Amino acid sequence: MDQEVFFQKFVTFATSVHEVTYELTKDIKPNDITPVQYSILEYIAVSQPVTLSQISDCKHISMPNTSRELKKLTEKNLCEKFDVAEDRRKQLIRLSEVGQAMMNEAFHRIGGRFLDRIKDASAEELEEIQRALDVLQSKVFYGDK
Amino acid sequence: MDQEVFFQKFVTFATSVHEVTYELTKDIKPNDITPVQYSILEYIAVSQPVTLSQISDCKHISMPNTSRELKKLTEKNLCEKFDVAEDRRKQLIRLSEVGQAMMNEAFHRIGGRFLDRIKDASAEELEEIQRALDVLQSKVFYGDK
DNA sequence: CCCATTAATTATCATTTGATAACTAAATGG
DNA sequence: CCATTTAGTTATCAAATGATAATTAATGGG
Repeated sequence: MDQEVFFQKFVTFATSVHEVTYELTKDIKPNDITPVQYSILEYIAVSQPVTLSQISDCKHISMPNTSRELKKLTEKNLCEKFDVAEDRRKQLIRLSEVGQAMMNEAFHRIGGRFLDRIKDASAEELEEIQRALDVLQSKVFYGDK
Repeated sequence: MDQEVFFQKFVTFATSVHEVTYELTKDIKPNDITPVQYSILEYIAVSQPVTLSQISDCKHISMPNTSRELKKLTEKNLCEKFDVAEDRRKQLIRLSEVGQAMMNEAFHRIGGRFLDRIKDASAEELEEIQRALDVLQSKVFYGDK
């Protein structure tokens, strides 16, 4: 198949993924935190404990801005900072109990929407979907560094 | 397989897709337009001609804000508005020649990065990738309305 | 023909986000 | 030890984005 067509297919696919993740996650975020703050919390939830630098790198937010947003999140008691014994410049960040509960709730609702989305798939189809996820993850959407 | 694990796999996958599209498109946008403006241009490029309402719906930007951004893009000569004979409230929007050239260039560069990303895949693997894209597109990342 | 709806515009305001400079403190490596 | 690098903070500013209200004009259904 033509490279042009292949690329076209990829673009359509990526657009669909973005749209579906938008649908799955819309109206999930509590009103008292901003979109960027919510995305930081999602990242912490999945990768905790993390350092400020990791958040900055992974979310593509500058250190000063990451520091600022994290300070707000800490003031809202959604996450906590812990000193690292080996390197006292660093801080490890975790969700607080409240923050964890909030994100559990959020993921639970998103998970429900996701299951609803695939509810019509048979067991064989689910197998097929999983293999497809593995293929694309390893051959197209891999991270290189 | 467990639903929890399945969902977990989905989350990881969606995250990878977002990260890879970020990598493919970073530093592509010209400096004289904002991120939102660029994303609007991408949408117009792929779907033209489109109405203002379509842009508003698909990009999840309110009508007033869509109108404002589109006005700026028109002033920069990147797109053009045409009246619709059948319904004089509507306007169809297309890229201007300059805008089209800009987006062609952008897509060309992104396409190059994409091809580089899959350059090590064999012909059979490319077939496999394509089938995987089709499977996921139809069974997971479909749009419903 | 009137009323409700749709499409788009303009103006305005608040908030969020991004960018930069200047700083402290700790580690690391010759 | 001293210089450099790393980790994070604070302050400040500008720009981008989001939200709302009020308006115009055209359409479409009873």
